[in-house]
Amino acid sequence: MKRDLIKDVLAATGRDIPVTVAGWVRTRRDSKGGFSFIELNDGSSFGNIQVIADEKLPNYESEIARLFPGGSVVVKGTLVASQGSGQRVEVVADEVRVLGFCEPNDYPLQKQRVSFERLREIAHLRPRTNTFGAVLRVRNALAWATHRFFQERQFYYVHTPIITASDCEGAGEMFQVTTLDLDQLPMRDGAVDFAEDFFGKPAGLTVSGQLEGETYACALGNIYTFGPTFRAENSNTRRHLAEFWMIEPEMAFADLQDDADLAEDYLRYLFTYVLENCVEDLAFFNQRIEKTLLETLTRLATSTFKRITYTEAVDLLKKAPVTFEFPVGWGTDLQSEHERYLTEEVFKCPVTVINYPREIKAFYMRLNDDEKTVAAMDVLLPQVGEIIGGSQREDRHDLLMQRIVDNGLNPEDYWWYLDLRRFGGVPHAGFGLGFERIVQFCTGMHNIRDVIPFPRTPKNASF
RNA sequence: UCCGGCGUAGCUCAAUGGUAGAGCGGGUGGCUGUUAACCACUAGGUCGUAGGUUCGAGCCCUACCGCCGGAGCCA
Repeated sequence: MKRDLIKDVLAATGRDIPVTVAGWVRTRRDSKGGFSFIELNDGSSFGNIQVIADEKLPNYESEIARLFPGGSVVVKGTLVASQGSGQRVEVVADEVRVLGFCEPNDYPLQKQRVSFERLREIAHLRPRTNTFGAVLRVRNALAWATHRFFQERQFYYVHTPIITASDCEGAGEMFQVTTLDLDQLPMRDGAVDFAEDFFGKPAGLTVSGQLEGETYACALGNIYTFGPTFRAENSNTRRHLAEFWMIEPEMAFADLQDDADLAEDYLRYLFTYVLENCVEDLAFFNQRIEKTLLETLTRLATSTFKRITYTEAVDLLKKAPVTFEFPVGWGTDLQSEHERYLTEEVFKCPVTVINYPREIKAFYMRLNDDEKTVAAMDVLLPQVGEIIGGSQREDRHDLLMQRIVDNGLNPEDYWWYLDLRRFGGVPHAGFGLGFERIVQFCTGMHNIRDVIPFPRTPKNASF
């Protein structure tokens, strides 16, 4: 069907021109002047087009008067300057063809406030609301901006595997993937015989593409992944999903400072991009969801993020004139309340914390010269918390081997990962960014379940 | 998984242990270039589930289910 996007119609400068728009009715108001106002939305923009449907239209009584929120129509008409005050233009209909009626008694989205909790139960209809339409458009813009950012900098997009049978990812609980009959498991010596399974050994859904990403960075220079990630943690918070999307760049010939620079450049790029390309949607979020959103994004788009070492962070927290629920001490991980204090109270901006104690970080992070800390970094955002976790990777074969052993891991499981250090190893670094968390931050949406179309969380995989 | 809160009309929420209510949405009528429209009338309920206490439970107790917030784990 040839149609005009409502976004383009609303922005059109011409008048008295023929247009065809198609979409879903948001609301209908009747005038006793002998016509109805129909507000139509097709998802192309936040705003609706107002359609004037005269009672002289042949299907006015039989169909147009029966249009309620949710009904779908195609309207052929003329774009004119609006006589009313709420909108610049409107469409005077020559024809309103109803594609699908929508019974108001059954349709859950009426002209009323519906809670986000309720909308999660009707996730197939919630994209028709103002909020979720805006979320999707911002999410789309952030995805597009991500590819643009890395492509402009000559990073290659690498597709790392979703299913992985390597036992060595180590980040969080894995979902198991199997074709075995769970009611009749093949047993051998008292244990499940995975030789019978599809891959001949236990397999799971990826919890990170990093290790595979490193192999491509150590051949092609700079790469990034952008794909689904799965964590079978029983996490019930507003910042966790069991299935989420993660962006993981990896740079060869790079150290931790390069890594932190990239992370900050990337975040600023995203903020700038949505500010320039999602004006209407962000204005809505700023008005209805988070009053400081535009001010915050605008400030951060050009700001330098605070960068401090873990040791400095601990000193700051020890001197803090507030009492924390959890004690602060060098050698323990920073608690949420500590991170929030740093970003929201001390610096009031994103904070990159670097050089954590080796004991609390992953085995693959590069040991610093002090031999007490590793070249790790976390980027913390106000409200959202940890959005990026990254590091310079341990590129010295013997030290990596030692770290693997010290962590109680089996070096044989990491033979190919160790090979990268045997054959022309180079310093390299990268990070992982939780895509939904950046969507949360850029929309001000409070719950991560409302920034992904169909959230998967413990006890919930509907739709 | 732990701590706290919540579950009542299609939706958002009220209701000292004593006859279940309002607003929005729907229907009918009125009014209007309207725009969260407005005014009047009207229909609409197994109070999350299962037990228990009580003369009597939406309200008190127990268990379970689900949702929300915080924590942990992390992105």
